[in-house]
Amino acid sequence: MAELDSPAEAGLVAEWRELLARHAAASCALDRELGDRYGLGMSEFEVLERLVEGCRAGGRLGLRVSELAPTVHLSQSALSRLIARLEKGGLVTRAMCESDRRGVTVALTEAGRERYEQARPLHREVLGLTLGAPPGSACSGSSSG
Amino acid sequence: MAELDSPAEAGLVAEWRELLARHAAASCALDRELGDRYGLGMSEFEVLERLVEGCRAGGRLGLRVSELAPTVHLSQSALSRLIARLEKGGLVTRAMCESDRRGVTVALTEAGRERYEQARPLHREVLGLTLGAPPGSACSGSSSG
DNA sequence: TTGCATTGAATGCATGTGCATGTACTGTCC
DNA sequence: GGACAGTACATGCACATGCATTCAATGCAA
Repeated sequence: MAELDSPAEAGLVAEWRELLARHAAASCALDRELGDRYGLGMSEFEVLERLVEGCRAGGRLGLRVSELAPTVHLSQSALSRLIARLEKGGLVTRAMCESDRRGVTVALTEAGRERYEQARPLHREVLGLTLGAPPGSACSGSSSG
Repeated sequence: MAELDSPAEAGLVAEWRELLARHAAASCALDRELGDRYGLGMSEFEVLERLVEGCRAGGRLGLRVSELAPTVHLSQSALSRLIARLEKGGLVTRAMCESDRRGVTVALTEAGRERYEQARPLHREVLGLTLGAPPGSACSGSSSG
């Protein structure tokens, strides 16, 4: 009955718990703040951001779903539905990819770009508060508004 | 139209993305491995672990739900249902708290303690692999079995 | 004691997620 | 050309989660 962790394991567990705490604090705050003020979830903001970056970097109008998938930590189905939500909200458009008609090209709309630009300062602010702050104030508790 | 982040913001974003990647890799691997082999989710394992630690530290038989809540990053309702699942699986018992009959005391059963002890090495192993490994292999991709 | 605000936990409901599968398309081999 | 495996994305389904609410019990005040 091995009841105790080795020092290495204990350090690993400590690291993991801090990671969990930071993730919970930040993601929960982001979801709440971005959701309240801009109607965006954390992952939705991430997708908008990857679209902005991808288009800026490549000078392209849109990205393939399969290009977005590795950058956001979602299953393929969750990403598909997330994009559907964004499209329903008028923030992105989906179009059949010309070169491979199985694929879908996702492009920001003007409204999507604006929403992203509006939300970005708050996103950065929340990150600054939650990543800088000591862990402990997780999701269940109320954080600063 | 502030299109670019300051260096401080860029660092914050980079830190956040790495945290997201590590969290996704580890939590997804834990869910899969613990789920496949022991029928436990990541949070369920965490709750069992807090029960083991809490009982060992305080020499007590069980913990209050309200004591567990701050340690796992779940809402009160999610924790309530998680405990219900554990109880249904025979891993914990719920009993009315004597001193405050609003409260519920959650105690490990023998089966719960055994399941935890069985699962712990795998938990530590997965942490070692995912926290040590370079980020990039997130949930959607398949990790080592 | 009664009355009332507060707390601890459970539940109704809406939603986001992953797995498995379905559908459409591509590329290859014959 | 036709058959078939593989890829890209969407969808059915089950389930875990959070918010709001509900129910029970406590503490306090009159």
